[in-house]
Amino acid sequence: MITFSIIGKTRTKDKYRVVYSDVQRVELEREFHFHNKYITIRRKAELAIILGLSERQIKIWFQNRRAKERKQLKKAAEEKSRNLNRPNNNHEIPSYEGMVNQHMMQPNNALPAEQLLPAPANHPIVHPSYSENHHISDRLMKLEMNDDQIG
DNA sequence: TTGTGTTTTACGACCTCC
DNA sequence: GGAGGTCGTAAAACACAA
Repeated sequence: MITFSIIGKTRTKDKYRVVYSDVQRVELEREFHFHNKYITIRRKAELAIILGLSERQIKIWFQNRRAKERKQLKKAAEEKSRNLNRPNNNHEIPSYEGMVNQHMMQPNNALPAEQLLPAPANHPIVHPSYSENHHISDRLMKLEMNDDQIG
């Protein structure tokens, strides 16, 4: 295996960083928005199994996701203060990303139905079509099917 | 096609909490 | 002392204008 080092770090060249699949990303986003921005040890272990990632990857994803949110909030606050200083600008225009996020978070909008994992049953805005109880094995089966489709 | 800016994984340093 | 937090950053992946 080819390796290289950068200032004391050694990583494998063929895996400097992996790109997570849409299913993995959507499920992580769902967890972040619907449950908690701070994942529990138990849920981290579950997600790791469900998504085929390591617990470390889940942990780091949540760290990065919180960092992203802080960055977005900071940017939004800066823009808002800029707008306040501008005369005759009282209308808030929703950002494109905000609209996309809103769309994505609608239970049936994120991905085609066959790629979707079930939303948590206790989620307050869960769509009726998600009310069935799915088992982890079902999720794993769907993920495996998806992997087969990908490659 | 390519140059450039942005986003996404992954890590190290450092800090806090139990 | 270990686990997990933020912060800053590297580098791959991606988006997109020119």
